[in-house]
Order: sequence, then C-alpha cells, then structure tokens
Amino acid sequence: MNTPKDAVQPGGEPVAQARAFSSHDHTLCSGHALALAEEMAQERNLRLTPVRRRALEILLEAHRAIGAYEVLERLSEEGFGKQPPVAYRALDFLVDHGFAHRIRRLNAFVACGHPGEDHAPIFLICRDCNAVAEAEGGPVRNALDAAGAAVGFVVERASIEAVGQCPSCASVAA
Amino acid sequence: MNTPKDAVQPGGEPVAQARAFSSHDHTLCSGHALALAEEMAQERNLRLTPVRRRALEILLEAHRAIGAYEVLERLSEEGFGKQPPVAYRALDFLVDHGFAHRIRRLNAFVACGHPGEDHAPIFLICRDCNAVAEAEGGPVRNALDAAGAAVGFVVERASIEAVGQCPSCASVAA
DNA sequence: GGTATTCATGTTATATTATCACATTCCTAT
DNA sequence: ATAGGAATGTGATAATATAACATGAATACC
Repeated sequence: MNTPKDAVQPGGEPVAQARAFSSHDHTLCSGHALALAEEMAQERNLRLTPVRRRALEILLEAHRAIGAYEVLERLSEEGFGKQPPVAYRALDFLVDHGFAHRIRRLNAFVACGHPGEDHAPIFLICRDCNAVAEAEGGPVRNALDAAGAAVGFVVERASIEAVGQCPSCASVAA
Repeated sequence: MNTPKDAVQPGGEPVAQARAFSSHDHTLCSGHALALAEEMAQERNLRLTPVRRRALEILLEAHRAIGAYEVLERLSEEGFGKQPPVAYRALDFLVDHGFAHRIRRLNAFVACGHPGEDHAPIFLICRDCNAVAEAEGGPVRNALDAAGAAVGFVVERASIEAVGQCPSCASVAA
C-alpha cells in the first residue's frame, strides 16, 4: 500500500494551513474522527462503505478543504473507481449525513469538525492561506432564521461563509 | 431590435417567481434601478459601458437569479461578444461594484435590490420555486463578525445564503 | 437457504461553469 | 497626437458536476 498521507501537493499554489485558526481541534484528527464516524454510522444505520470511509479519511488527512477531483484522484489511486461520480457520490453521502461540509465558495469539501453533534457551522476562509475554519454559528443561524421569518421564509439549510484574514496571516502581514 | 424582455424560458424547469417574497421591491424595477445605477457610476467614476449596462438590464428584467451563460446568450443575441468572458467580465464588474450579487449556491447572479446603499445582504432561496429574495442581513452579519472575532478572524466579505420555503410555496403546500 | 428488492458502485458520455492567453479597439490624460 | 491603460473580443481549454445505464453487493422477507 502506498502512503497517501505523505503525498506532496501537486501545484505550487499557496496551500492552506493544516490546522484551524487559534486552536487545533483534535476531534478532526484522522483516527479519532474516523472511529467516531464509524460509531455514528452504526447508531444511525448508515452504511459507511469502503469508498465513503476512505473519502472521509482523505478529507481528514488533508485537514483542509479539497475539491472533488482531488479526492477522486486519491480514491482511484487506491483501486476505487476513476470517474467523477465515484467521488461526488461519496462526498454527497458524507455531506448529507453530516460527516463533511461543502464549501461553496471554494467548490470544495471539508471534514466536519463536530460530527454527530447537531450544530450550525459557519466557515471562515482565509484569503491569504486559504485555510478554512469551521466555527460555531448558533447565533448567526438564529439571526438568519429571524431575518427569514420576518418575510415569512422558513430557513431549512444555510451556507454561511466568510472570507477574510486569519490570525496568523494577519500577524505575518503586520 | 428584438424583444428579449418577452423571451420565453427555454426549459420546462420550475421557474422562479418574478418577484421577491411578500412585497415587490420596485427599486429593482428595470427603468428606475438602471437610472440609479447610471447615477452611481457617474458619481464614482465607474464606466458603465454598453455590455455592462445591458448585462445589468438583463438581470433586472429577469428579476431572478440567472446564470452567466444565460446572460451571455442574451448579450450575444444583441450583438455583443459570444464568448464566456464577455458575460463573466460584465458580471464581475457588476458584482465588484455592488450592482449585482453572486448566488454561489445557484452559480447565478441577481441584480442588487439596494444599489448604492451600503448593506449586508443575505439571500433566501426557495427550494420549490427557486425564487431568490435579498433580505437585510445587518444583524446576521454582526453575529458573523463576532463569531470571527472570537477566533481572531477578520471578516471582509461574506456569503450568507439560506435555502428553505418561501411564503407562497408554503401556502400552496398546505 | 432462496429470491426479490433496494442500495451501492462502476462506466461512458456529456453538461455546466469558469478561466487563460492574446489581439484589437477604445478611452483618457497628457 | 499619442502613450498608457482599460475594455472588448476571440479561440482554446480548464474545472466542476450530472445523466444514464449496467453490474454487483447487502438486506429483508418468506
């Protein structure tokens, strides 16, 4: 077996920091999070099949937001299918069941930092290093629900994504 | 000259309602909004060239979120360029200067309902009719800024998009 | 255990969205 | 008038995503 964990990045583009701003949420770390996901799947009677499981691992190992085609590349290297639907289906499953999130602004996916917990995530995207942090968005979501209610709109799902500067890039810039 | 205003929709897909939920914001209505945009452009020394102006008109007339290629089709019918960059450049200009917004969830663009005013829009997208309403998101944005600040992140721009059910679809469903 | 049903995977093909690179034209400011 | 920058146009291609259908695996039911 190869060691995709150590694979280098292809391009020379700025690469996102490996960890979220401020503190590193170890929930995300591959082993633990994966075990957690297994448990959850069991409880909820979800089928965390090999492709799905591996797709989640890939997101966890990357520890940043990555595109479907990048996930696909890794999956296919490991003997899974080579065609886009393979990746999209696995990722859709993960997103649908709260194991991962889709970052629309980046056309990318990121492992969920709090799988299982019922939460209202918001995403903070650094314009410099491209890191994506998942933050607690309860209050934001409440405000959004209220804004919707004010015009008779019932919010079911939301994507709340902010672009700005993360602390470490801000300090470098200064 | 042809009458693109009356052009029928191509597909048979559900088409978004022509107006925002609850009340129809006439600021959006083509003539007035366009005049307003002209004024603004003058004040700010922006070049609202023919393609850009027409692209804005197209968004205003559509009165819903439409994709870049749909805008392009209309532009090209009217003698502007036929290649994607023509539409993307015009739309980017409009978005950059606050004449329009990009709805990431739909890969689409919509005319701004409050051009010129400094505002924090949020978008309410009906899952049934696909209508997009631009709502006031001041409080939501404040909550988002606060959430960012809590982890040292400075929010510069945000996309806040909610998917749910609009009042009229809710009443039809009931 | 057998079998019907559903769900999951894989494939080919194609649709949709977006950008690159470069030539030309137009505006504006000297 | 003319140099510089901005805007437009083109062809080409990249990047993202879905459709449609065949095969195979898990599950449920008897």
